[in-house]
Amino acid sequence: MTARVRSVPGRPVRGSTTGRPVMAAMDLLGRRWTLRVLWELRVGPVGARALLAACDGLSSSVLYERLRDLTDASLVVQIDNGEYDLTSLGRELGDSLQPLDAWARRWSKALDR
Amino acid sequence: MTARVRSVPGRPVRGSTTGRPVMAAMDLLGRRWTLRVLWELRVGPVGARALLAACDGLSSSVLYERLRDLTDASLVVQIDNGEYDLTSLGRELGDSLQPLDAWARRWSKALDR
DNA sequence: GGGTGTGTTTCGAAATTCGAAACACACCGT
DNA sequence: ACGGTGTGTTTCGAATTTCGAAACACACCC
Repeated sequence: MTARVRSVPGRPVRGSTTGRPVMAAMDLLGRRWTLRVLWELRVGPVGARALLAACDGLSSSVLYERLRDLTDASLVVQIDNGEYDLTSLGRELGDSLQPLDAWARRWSKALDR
Repeated sequence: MTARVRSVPGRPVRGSTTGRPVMAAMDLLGRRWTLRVLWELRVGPVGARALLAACDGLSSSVLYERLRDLTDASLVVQIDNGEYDLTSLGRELGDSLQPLDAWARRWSKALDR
């Protein structure tokens, strides 16, 4: 087993010894499925099994690793009924990722289909 | 060797059989260092070795894989002198990633350090 | 030629991710 | 009490991705 690396700003992060906040963010979001899980949570609290169903190809082992990552980063919390929900910080991140959707549409159109 | 998976909208993508543009984007950006390389390219054309220097911990093999990914996606081009540059599409993506920087600062502050 | 500066590829080792199975614990109807 | 079903969760070997260092290829210049 390998020690899990916490991605939080302020301390050295994979790929940046400076710990610049945006570097920590990119380290976190650059792990597979992180972006997608965040995206799926924007609609409101979602259960783990529902997340698995929504993300075709995501394995449970990785999902729980990501949920831990995001929880460590204070972006996600598990609520009383067991479902996962964004914190206000996590919701802000989701919002700042919003432009990505519009861009992706332009991208798709530009690639001509 | 394994066939490289192109991440472009319109055709099925890892994690989404629908090929929704934003899913393709998240598949692409969810690969390690993709986000970071894009980020470093925002300042203007950068050479491969400079990218390696800027991204501490990035290995050349992965860098060139990412540059191919981004080139396939029409987000990056290699210019005459060998350096890499964002296409207009890539620049738009960089712009839509802009809010991430501001968010990361708030995140850092909220985590109190 | 011999240096130095590029971009680039190779390949074995290490780390991450997959995938399926199983575990634990509720709840519900009989 | 007993299944059955629905959760969240862990385990672990296999497959894939990433690392890391070395080398290659090709310029340019002294």
